[in-house]
Amino acid sequence: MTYTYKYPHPAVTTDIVIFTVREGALNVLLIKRGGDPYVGSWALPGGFVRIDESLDECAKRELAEETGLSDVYLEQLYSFGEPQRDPRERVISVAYYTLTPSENRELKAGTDATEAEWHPVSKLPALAFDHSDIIELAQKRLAAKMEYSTIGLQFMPEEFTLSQLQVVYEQAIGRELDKRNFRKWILSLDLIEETGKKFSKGAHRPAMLYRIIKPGQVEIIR
Amino acid sequence: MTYTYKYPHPAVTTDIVIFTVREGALNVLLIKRGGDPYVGSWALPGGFVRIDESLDECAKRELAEETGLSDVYLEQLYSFGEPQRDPRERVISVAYYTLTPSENRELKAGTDATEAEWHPVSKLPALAFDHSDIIELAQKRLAAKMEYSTIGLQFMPEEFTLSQLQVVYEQAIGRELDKRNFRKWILSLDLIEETGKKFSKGAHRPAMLYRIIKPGQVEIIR
DNA sequence: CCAAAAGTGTTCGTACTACACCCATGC
DNA sequence: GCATGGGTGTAGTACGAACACTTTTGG
Repeated sequence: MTYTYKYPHPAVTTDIVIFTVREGALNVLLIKRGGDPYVGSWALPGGFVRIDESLDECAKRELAEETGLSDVYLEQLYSFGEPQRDPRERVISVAYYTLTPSENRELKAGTDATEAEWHPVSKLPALAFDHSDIIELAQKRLAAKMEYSTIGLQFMPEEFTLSQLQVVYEQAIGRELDKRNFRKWILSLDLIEETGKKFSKGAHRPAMLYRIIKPGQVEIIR
Repeated sequence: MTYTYKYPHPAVTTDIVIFTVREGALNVLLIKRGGDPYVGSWALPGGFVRIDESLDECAKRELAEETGLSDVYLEQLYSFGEPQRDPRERVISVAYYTLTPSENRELKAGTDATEAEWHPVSKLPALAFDHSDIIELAQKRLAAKMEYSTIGLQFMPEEFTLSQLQVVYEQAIGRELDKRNFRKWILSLDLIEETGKKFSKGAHRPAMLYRIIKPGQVEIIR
């Protein structure tokens, strides 16, 4: 079965930058390519848009297929369309990005991926295609959005401490924050509340656990 | 000559939202469609991406072909890919937006356009495809960007008065501004300077003319 | 009792807001 | 001289930035 057109058509893919904060650093999920081109290179998860699915649906589907993630915050980032960005044929990629909590996320290799692994954005391996550019832009967008929206909460698990949340903010915006100012600010937004529980870890005062009041929402603040 | 692929490929277009402020209102440039589908409807300028040009190049080329505009600020907005958004075939559109000075812009109808006209965004006609959605999103993006970048200067001709600039800001962000505060703010940015000339119009004190110090640049402020 | 992270208030500066009157011109 | 838009300053407020010590726990 083949498909014929009067004019040349590009192929269209979605690629997804999946961020998490783990071991105190911002990480992205990469898969080791199992097929040509760039066999064995690290690349972003993603794949071709089916003829009857929307771009958002494609990104969601690829995300689920290649990593098992679903029901996450997903946002379109930018479209990349340099003519030679894929050696096979003209491929235009609509990039998305998403955030996920760091805790024990199960990584599974899908059909196109031989391996999936978290990589700190500070030391990425050589990447296939223009995926370095995509990650760089995603990181900028993330940093900007952390400053004026509640997107940062998407990184958090059900219950978390303010210190953990602060680390997430610091990693995502790439700058240290004052503890007292951060706590005053985040609490003044009325987006999180105490669970009443405490979290003990190590030889020091246990931390209060918080939860997100309206999970799944990303609001513009400021 | 035909082009055959193993899997179905979507067509890819760019569509361009061209903003200006004229007669004290934010306008977009629309063309009357000369071909199927939606013959006779108003639509955004744009067209198919050639197989060997980048998305940016395509947007620039279509802009020049259909309106004669070149050397303008042009920024990618979003990609629209609902499967049924074009009745002909699956078409994914990468939308761009741009700003142009209001003054006596020559409008020319190109190959695909029978007519090109400015329309106030406050009363748009029914539009082809999902172009209303595209304009709505562009307007939101523009308003947001006016607040934290110098994009607004892209609307201005070589020389302009502060009152004209204020009207542009008010129209683009959709809200009235205090004259004294606006002038203090815009002058504190050191982006514009007096030309020394004055502009007389009507029975009142003539206004000082200003020019942009570094034309063509869009900076992040705040 | 020591080490380690949790938790907590105040001061200062800056940047935005609100607001009303005189100026220069054409007719 | 009057109508019209151009041009100017000050006071109050709110928000972000800087900054150090006490508390609670485990070992």
